[in-house]
Amino acid sequence: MDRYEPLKIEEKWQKIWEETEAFSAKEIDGMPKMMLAEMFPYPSGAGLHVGHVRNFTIVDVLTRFYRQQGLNVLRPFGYDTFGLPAENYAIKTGTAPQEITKVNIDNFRKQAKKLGFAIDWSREVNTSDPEYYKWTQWCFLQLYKKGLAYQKESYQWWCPEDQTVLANEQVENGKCWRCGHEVEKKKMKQWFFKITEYADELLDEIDNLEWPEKIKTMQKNWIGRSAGAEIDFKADNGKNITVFTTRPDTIKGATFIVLAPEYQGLDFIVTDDCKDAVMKYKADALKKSEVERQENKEKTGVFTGSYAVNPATKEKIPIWVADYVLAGYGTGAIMAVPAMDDRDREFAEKFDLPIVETELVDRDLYGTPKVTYKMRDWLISRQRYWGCPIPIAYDKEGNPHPIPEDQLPVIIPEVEDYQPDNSGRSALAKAKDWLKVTIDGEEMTRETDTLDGYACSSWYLWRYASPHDNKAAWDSEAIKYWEPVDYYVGADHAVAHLLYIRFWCKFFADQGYLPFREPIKRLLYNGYINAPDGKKMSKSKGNVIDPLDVINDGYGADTLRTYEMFIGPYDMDAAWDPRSVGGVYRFLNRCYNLLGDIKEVDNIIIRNKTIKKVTEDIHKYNFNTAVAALMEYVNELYKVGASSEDLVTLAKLLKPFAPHLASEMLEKLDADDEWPKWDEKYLVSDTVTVVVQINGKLRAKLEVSADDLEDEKKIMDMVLSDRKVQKYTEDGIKKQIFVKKAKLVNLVV
RNA sequence: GGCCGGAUGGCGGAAUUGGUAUACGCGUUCGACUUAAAAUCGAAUGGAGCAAUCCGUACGGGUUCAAGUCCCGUUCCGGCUACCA
Repeated sequence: MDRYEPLKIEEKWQKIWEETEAFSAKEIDGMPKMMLAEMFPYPSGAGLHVGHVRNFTIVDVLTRFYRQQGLNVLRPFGYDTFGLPAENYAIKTGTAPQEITKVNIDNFRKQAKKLGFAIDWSREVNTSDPEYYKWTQWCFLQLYKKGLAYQKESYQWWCPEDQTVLANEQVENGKCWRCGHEVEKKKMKQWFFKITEYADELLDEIDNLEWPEKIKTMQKNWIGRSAGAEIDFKADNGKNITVFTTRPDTIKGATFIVLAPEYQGLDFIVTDDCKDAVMKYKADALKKSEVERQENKEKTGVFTGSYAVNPATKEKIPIWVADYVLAGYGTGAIMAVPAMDDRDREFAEKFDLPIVETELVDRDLYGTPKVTYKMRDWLISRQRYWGCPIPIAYDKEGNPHPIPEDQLPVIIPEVEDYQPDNSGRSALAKAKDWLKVTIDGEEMTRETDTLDGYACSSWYLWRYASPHDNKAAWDSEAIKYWEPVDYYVGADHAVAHLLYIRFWCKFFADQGYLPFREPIKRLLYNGYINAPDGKKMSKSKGNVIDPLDVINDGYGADTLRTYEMFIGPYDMDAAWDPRSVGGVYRFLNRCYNLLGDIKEVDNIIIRNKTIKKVTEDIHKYNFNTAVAALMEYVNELYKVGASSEDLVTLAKLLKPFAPHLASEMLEKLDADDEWPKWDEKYLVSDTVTVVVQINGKLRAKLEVSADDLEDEKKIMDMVLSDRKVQKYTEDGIKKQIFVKKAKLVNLVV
């Protein structure tokens, strides 16, 4: 018998899978389908890391598991290629992003193939391929036609380092998510998607999804729906101030009003006496960076000099301005109820404003019911070169016009210099010829903003259904067969991407393009893999484990895959342990070596037990304990010997984790890979162990026949006549408990 | 500050959902094979104790015949969120 040589075996099977196009999927009428995908990667120059491997292997285990069960399985793959790293690289080196992207994709593909993933390679999708982004632009135009893509002048987060606008979720602690530079507010005309139109549906349908509760909660909080009321307060000068509150029932305790510094109409409220102070406060507030606002929570504010009437108490209450009230939420004005609200109380105490205990009134008495959301519309324009061009052009008056669909794609022009200028325009503005476009005989100028990368990834799962379709973004028949996606696996984008794709799904369903309203049935959110020291892997710390090194060191892809499934619960972070990798390698080695010594033995009980355990564990995504069960099985086979049926079963169960080794074993055993079934009748053994506890502590174990378990009296007789048990029960027994299900007797003495 | 997770041997982690705590792997120790080492195979391995036994799932209480699991309180660690009225 030859020895286990993973690299040799893996090369052999990868070649076979490639040549036979083993994983290409086709729609087959009447055959149950299963579609799985990972969140497609950004192909960085560094290649695959161990986190990708964990993510992709989870998908692969499920893919192969369901294939072996006879389902028609689609497992595609793609690349999320627009983005800043490629553009920054271009700025630095002058290399076109198109070129470096191609190099990186080729590298990623090569590496993914070395891992033996059951991918349908004919369905690769790449967001920066004009054949792809043509349809991203088409999607934009559909949203534009329905008024859900619109322009608005507003203050936006601006990163002075990357020279681009950022979306709310791309600002972390007041800093740019990519370069860490402090962001500032800049007033610009920007494109938005009207995601708020779907706020209610996005929220209400969350509970129907088989997604981790954590993610569902985060999305709910992000949408942030609160039901309350708008209430009008009449000011001295006759002006109305409408406040939003979730507690209209506490209105009798409202002892002052607070306006946001940016409140529209503030000028009309402020008295002449207070004008200077208020204007100075407002100017200071606008200057304050977000970091300062977050770090300093000490309440500040100024009195406007005006009063308004509380409609419930008819009392005159002062109107203040303070930056703890946000202009962008509700009406930018609140009624302060310091007796009920901690922030209002803090403010009242600091500025010596009255705090009045309040009795509650009927919620609808003084206001009109109103629902507000924390979620804002999705800012999608980016002043970057390496993104999908927004298919819009402007006429001489500056009015936007959609590029006609038959002129798509709007291709990214080649430029000499990728550096954006500080006018807030991308390097696209430098492509003078490209800028000119004729629509309906009229000369126009193209939009130079590109789309947020999240727009490109908001529909790629549908492209997988018909990736080469040149008549439509997706084929309606293909998508009806394959989608929605059954399993989507990732470790990031809890809110952004996973909310945007739901939004687009609902929109395109409304336009009749999709036959479902939720794109992802089940979501698995896997944990990160950290360095052996428990810290995040990073190049600068020099603690990065390269998965390709693990393979090439001689362990092979099967060990790497199986180890990453064995490392711990898939949804928890885990630390890499190089020695445990060796343990998994030993296990696979032991599997292979069993082939050399096939015996005439009957292990039907443990075999059935293992089939059941592995099958159920995979259904529950307990991949780590599934591998442990296989290890136990192998340990047992080493003790008692393995029949060829044992080895066939072992190889079939092992295949989702270690497909090359399992394929090799099955070939040598001349067997197919059909997923084995267990029979419950082999799981009930003739004898069972009855545990005897005295006062809840384990004191004895009795072997009894399984039939006796039905006869409580017989069991108790056996227990009570046991010599060891009698030692504890000399002073009599107060209570006897027999638990058949647990095969357990507890005696209270 | 708010919400959500965690805390189990020397280490990573199991535990049928209230019923034999520590499966599986790593590490360690011993043995077999070998001239030797590696590899491989086998055995042992929570702590204390000669023992019978006692103590053990972050800490303090509670419920129960029985608690890692349920309840109350505390500490520490991680994630998200951050003045959202």
